[in-house]
Amino acid sequence: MKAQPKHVTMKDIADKAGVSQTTVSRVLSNHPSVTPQKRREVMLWVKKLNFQPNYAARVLTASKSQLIGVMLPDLQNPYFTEILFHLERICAYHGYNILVANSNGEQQREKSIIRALKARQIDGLLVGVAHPESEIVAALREDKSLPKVVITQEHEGIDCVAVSHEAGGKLAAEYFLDTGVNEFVFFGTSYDPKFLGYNKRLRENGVESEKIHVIGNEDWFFQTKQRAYRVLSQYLRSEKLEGKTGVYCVGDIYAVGVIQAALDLKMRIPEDISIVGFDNIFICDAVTPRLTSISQPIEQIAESAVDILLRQIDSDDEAEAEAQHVVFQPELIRRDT
Amino acid sequence: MKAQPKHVTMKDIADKAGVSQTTVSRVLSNHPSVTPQKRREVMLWVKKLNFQPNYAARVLTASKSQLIGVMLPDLQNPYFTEILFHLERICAYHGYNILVANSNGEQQREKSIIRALKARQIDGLLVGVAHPESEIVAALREDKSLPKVVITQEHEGIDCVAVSHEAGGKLAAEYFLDTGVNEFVFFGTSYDPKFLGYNKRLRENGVESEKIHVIGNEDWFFQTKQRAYRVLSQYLRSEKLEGKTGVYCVGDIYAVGVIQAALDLKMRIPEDISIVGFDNIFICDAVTPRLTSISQPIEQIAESAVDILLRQIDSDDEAEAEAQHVVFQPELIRRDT
DNA sequence: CTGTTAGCGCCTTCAT
DNA sequence: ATGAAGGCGCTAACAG
Repeated sequence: MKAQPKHVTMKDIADKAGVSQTTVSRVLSNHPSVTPQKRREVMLWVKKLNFQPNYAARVLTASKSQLIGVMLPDLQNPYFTEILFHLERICAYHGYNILVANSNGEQQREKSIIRALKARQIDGLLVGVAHPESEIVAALREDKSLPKVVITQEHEGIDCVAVSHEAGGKLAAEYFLDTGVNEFVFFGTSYDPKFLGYNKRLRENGVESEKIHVIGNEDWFFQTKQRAYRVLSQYLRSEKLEGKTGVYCVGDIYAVGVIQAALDLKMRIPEDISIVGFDNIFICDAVTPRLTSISQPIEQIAESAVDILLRQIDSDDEAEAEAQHVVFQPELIRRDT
Repeated sequence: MKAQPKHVTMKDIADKAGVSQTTVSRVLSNHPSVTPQKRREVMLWVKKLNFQPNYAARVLTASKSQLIGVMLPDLQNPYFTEILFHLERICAYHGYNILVANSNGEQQREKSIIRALKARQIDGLLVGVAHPESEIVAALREDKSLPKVVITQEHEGIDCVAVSHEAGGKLAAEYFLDTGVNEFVFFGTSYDPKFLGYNKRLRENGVESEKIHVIGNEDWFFQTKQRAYRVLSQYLRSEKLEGKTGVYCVGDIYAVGVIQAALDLKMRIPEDISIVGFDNIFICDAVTPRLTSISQPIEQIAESAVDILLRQIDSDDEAEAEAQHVVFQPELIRRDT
């Protein structure tokens, strides 16, 4: 049994090719000043020995890792995995690899993940923040040395790209108002901008606050839709709601649970109960009845986020520019609920 | 404007604490022989300067990166993202970060991804192979220096963990046989073990081969379900199938497209057409009618895969042990289709 | 155009 | 128990 195959290094191929290790380095980084002659010789051995540069070493000297950290709050939610899909694709296109971590919405984990990613020398970070008031945002804001972009939510003083949650809320409100809803339920937390816009528009249109209900709390996030199902069916059974009720949800997956709950309660959709989701993920038209939802231009968000991040990475830090906010306008995709 | 904050190094804290850098290293790696006195002093500065070890350097010397590469064929398929969710969770638990890449089912990409990941000094690789006969598998098999586990498919001579696709095919066949299906469609490719088991069991039960149809080709993989929808509606319209037809699909997402196609064609489910998916992902009971599917113990697969991988990593390579195959038995989850 | 010389930040003998 | 020295593989001046 021969010893460990060991990693082939530049020195090895330098020896074989009869040149200095520096020359090898030059060839590999496409430095112009190298004789075509030697260049060929070097490449020959590179192929022959199947040389692969050791990134760890490269990172150490160049202090540039070509690594981007991606921290998401809920890898079980298709919304985030759709984003992840695009982020990976775009980063790969630009020659970056991604380190992905799931914070699971826990602030403690968010912190430790960021520590770890920084230790890995990531060139930049893409973060999907969980809670609107997560203190991780403050920490990131202070950390001038790390290029970063927050996706999916807007936060002061930090670059971010997202859809306007507030505008989304308004769309939901208008939809319900248009379709004769009488009781307005929001499935989420009361401090969520998705609710704020909703509530505002509703109140502007004379809806009394007793008709606006928020059912939800932190627990809901990152729970399967089973939970949404349970919470809602219980709610619908216990409360006495008059007339047509509208349920607007923070995310499509929860809305799916709501649909099932309504169906099981023998309510007619959308005659008795109207449902609006958020994100407009593929599941919307996989379910029956097809879910009406507020769309987010996921691909554009991903593109824009990577774009801004790379710009930050390439700039000479010093900039200290204004935080950049890219906000897309959501759209209501009317389906059958 | 002060200069770059620069990365705090062990040397920095060594200076501050008045000890050698070696001692700092010892403290951080919990080496026993260090005076509690000095240890405390060092830790003090570690906190104070918010020191974070530079992984690149650590990797360079220790040639151990605590990085695991995860290459998946289709990040748009919830099946793979569910696996990813678990893989991330388990790896994180063991102190590993993951580098994820989407091969998109393209062999060319598979190769370049693996090159890149190896250059990053990953300690191990978890691969979801796309095509059963991908040549990447052969390449991996030869590469003794990289610990690796193939998930989701079985391959000779290489560690892997998966559900038995063939057994799954048999379950589908039996289900159709039980429920009076007369025409047996498989939505996938004919060399897929998922089909092989299906076909075998069908033939064993006297089904004539003219009654067994394979519709599909490579194109299907990694296409949205819209494609499945189109292909199937066209097929159902053009072919004249007698009696109840059963459609068994390689994956649940395609099955969802099939359901919609059937519905749009005014076929009754499951009276006229019966549908069976594969993977049993969450979407199965989100759709109406709820999709009957063949389950894969995703979480167990992930656990088992990481487990085996870590074992490989920790072993002294020399082993050269038999390839280890962990094969779970699938189960038919009967729902409404 | 090419080779030599220093490190990058950390870990690991080897002395002390 | 501690420190000094060497090296991991590569890049980046600096000389020729």
